Amino acid sequence: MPPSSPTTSAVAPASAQQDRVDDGVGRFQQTPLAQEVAFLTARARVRGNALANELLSDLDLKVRPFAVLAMACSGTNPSQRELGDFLDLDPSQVVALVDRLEERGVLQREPDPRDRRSKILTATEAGRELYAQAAERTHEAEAQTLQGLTPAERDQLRELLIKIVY
Amino acid sequence: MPPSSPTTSAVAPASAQQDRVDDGVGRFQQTPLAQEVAFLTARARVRGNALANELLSDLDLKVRPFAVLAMACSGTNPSQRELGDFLDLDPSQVVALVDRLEERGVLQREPDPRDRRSKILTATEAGRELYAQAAERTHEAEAQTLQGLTPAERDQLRELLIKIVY
DNA sequence: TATTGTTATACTCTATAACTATA
DNA sequence: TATAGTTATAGAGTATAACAATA
Repeated sequence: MPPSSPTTSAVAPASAQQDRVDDGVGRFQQTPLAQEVAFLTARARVRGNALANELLSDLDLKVRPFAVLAMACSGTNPSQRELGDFLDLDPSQVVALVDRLEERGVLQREPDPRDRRSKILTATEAGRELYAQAAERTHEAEAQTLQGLTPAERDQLRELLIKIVY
Repeated sequence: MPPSSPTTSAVAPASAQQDRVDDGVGRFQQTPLAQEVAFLTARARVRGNALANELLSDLDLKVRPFAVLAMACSGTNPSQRELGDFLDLDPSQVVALVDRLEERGVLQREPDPRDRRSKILTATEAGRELYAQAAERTHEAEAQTLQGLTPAERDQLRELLIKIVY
């Protein structure tokens, strides 16, 4: 099956095609390291991150600010601390990320009436529009990353990852 | 099934137990972001990396130098460039990592007789001993990371990751 | 002319500690 | 006394460009 016709695709720059992954170092694939799940997830994450950043670049977004925006758009009204816990981000990193997104007008800090120390993150209308566009890109990135798997295998992978990660 | 008794365990410091992962932000698990494979692999990688680094710390190793050492011990005689390609490392990062490991006496740079520009990495006897100890730790880390999965599921996960990563 | 390894450099990401305002 | 957010700062990790030796 030729990997040339993306299915769920909305946007697909030519440069982002990763038809088959092979660095010419295939002789290393049988080493013990190359069989470790930790190594494989690290590699998947590097590849996936790079592709997603590339597809998000025309929106002036990267994966991390996208994740913050996504949480602000989720309807769960996270505080900055909750968001940091969930995304494995330092409180100071959260501040920097939220600063930039707030300046850009895509999200807001709102005081939590029940605890005035904490600030609730919510998206603006512009933020929801940006998120909609960005989510298209990340879904495209995921489709490309998982193109070697059947739909059933994709669900399997997702379920297995959810089990080890939560 | 209680997740309290590690099975394949060799070494298990009390501080490294991660019996159940829950940040108290479980209400975010139903958001779209939390279902993305890219997000899940990123999270798995952060968690796995932290645990592996912790278990390797008494050997004065971290995940990245461990990976370099593992390749030097693999019998595949990689050049620095090949190693960088395979491990997603910049040539300059490879230099820094190899420098430290060579000073430590666990690996060597040897000139490639067929191309005197490139340098082949091989482990010393001390390097192989260090690797043996370190591999115990990383296997323990993997066992803890995957403790929520059955053996069959672990193999499934590995096979799925291999498909998307190579 | 291109490539391997090296060096120097800058940039980004991440981690730490101290401060403020609230609790 | 403890916690949420902020600030400043430093450290680690990553990326870039230029160079020497070799192909």
